[in-house]
Amino acid sequence: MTAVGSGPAVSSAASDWTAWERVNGLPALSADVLSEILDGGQAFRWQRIATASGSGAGSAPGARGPASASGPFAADEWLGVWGKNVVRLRRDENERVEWSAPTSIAAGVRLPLDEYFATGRDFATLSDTLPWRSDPHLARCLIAFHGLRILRQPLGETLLGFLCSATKQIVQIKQMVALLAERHGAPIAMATGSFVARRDLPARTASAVFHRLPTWSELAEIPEATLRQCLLGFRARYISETAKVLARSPGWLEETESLPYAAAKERLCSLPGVGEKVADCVLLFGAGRLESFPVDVWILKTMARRYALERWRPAQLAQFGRVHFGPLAGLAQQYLFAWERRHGKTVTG
DNA sequence: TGACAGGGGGTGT
DNA sequence: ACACCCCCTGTC
Repeated sequence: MTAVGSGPAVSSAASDWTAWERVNGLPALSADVLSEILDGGQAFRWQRIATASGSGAGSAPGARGPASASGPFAADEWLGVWGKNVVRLRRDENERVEWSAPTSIAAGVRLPLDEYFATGRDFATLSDTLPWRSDPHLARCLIAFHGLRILRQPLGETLLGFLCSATKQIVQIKQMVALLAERHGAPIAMATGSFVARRDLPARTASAVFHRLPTWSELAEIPEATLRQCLLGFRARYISETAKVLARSPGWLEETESLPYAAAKERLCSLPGVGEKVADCVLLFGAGRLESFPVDVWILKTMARRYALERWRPAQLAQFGRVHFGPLAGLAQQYLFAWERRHGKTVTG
């Protein structure tokens, strides 16, 4: 197994990474909103990375030794992996998003990047169709998180991520997913980088191997007990059994993705470990179905507190959400969710 | 600095 | 309603 940060630094050349280039189709984004998009519970493979001081494009690596060991986090520099793609992101002086990728894979990243960020979708216009004119709370959410958007991730790995999510917070889900990739996913690319492996560890400049997540066929071959060692707990059984179902049904996910929302959701719910909440998250973040309205405990709290819907059951709230927020209920949900993450902790319920 | 509860973005029975 | 798992976080 190839361990991140181990072994000699094969190359410390800045040319490991392509020059920074703007992501066309993304609007100006505050650091907060970019953070909410990347690390707000839609995806689980983005991490803040530290930058070496004072260097330009493609420059994070280069400093030898411990120079960056205690370096500060760059407020909005991120490292992310999805599918076979590895990308760094940052914001320019105009708050526009720029990307850089390992040179070995950069040519293949451009199109997936557009799809992942759904750059063809104008979320400002979509957000404006939400019923904010008659909903003061939603209105202030739209202002506070202007630019928020829904990602379009690969369906299979979205499913895997949300099978890990039961009664877990984002940090813990990210840890499980990172272990699954590191231990069971094929290597994608190698590059030097200044990054943090974990929040509580200092940033290190090192040669790193990036791994994709294991495919469902690959997961089906891994004993449940081995999966469990990725800190999955009781979720290991869900993943193992779902993998067996998917491995013996080629095209199952693709067919599901092509179905109308209700039918797709019903199919997903037939998988072990997938209930309504997980199915809705998978369809929202992994299939672009903006009508999906996942009801979790945060939304339960939000609806109780901001909409005076105390003691409503999840199914009732799902119905309310579809009626009140309309065909983009999932987008509204993401705004509400972002608001509650920012303000909910300090307010007693 | 280290140990110790308590609780966690859900599903299945 | 409660078990399933066990890591993270806050607190002493």
